[in-house]
Amino acid sequence: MPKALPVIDTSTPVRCAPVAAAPMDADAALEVAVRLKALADPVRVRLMSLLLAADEVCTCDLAPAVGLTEATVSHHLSVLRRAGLISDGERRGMNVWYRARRDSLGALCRVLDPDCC
Amino acid sequence: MPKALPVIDTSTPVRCAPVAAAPMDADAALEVAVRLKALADPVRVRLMSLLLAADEVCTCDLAPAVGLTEATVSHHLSVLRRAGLISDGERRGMNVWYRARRDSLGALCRVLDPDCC
DNA sequence: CAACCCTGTTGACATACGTCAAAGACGTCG
DNA sequence: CGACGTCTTTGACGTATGTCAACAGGGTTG
Repeated sequence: MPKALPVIDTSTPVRCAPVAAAPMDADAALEVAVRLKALADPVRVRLMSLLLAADEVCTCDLAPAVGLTEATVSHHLSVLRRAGLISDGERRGMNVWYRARRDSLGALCRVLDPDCC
Repeated sequence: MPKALPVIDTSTPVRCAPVAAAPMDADAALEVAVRLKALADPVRVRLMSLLLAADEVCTCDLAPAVGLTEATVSHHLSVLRRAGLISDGERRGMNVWYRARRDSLGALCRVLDPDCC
């Protein structure tokens, strides 16, 4: 059975030795994998891209941009949020605004990168 | 229904504009997502780590290292191979040897990194 | 050749995942 | 207040995924 990836704390960017440095223990691998899994979907990659490029976007703009229901987009956003890759939605007026957490994505890249570091 | 991620060519490292540069189109996002999905599992992260750290490893050493059946490890290796993240197994003697493709992983990181570039 | 290791593949099973429709929760505007 | 607009949650669905047991190939070694 597909391991039910345990819920772990992702409020802070991943912080562990680079993957290429030494064989990773199970805990560190889990830290990396849960964040990767949050990104491992074409829709969520596009959402991240939209958020990174525009700094702040609301759901009503994201849904048409990826051609999906707002309900589905909301679901994807919650996955990204639980992984710490985007901020909590901030309600202003009638819309909810999201922004990417560059530091979290950057930290993930640094752990993965076999060259840098 | 979970989109049946189409089979795409992953024989060469991902080559597209960084995620943070501009809103990504669906094709580019797919290129990134299929590679991420291949990595988005704790076991596969550990396998990559083992391969990166040791340069060349055979299945018989990987299985006990992650505490799983060799059949399961073989399955995970085929996922990584199809994503272009590790080389085809090379048979020498009784063992099959694998090695990580640093260039593929590096290219993926460069596309994801919001800082670098 | 025969018995034996190291692998990869197939089948089966339980679970997780992506999607939408429908309904609920807030906030706005008449 | 009441009708509407924007999001999120819930429920349901089909599909994909991770795991192992069992079998099939190919080298090795007797």
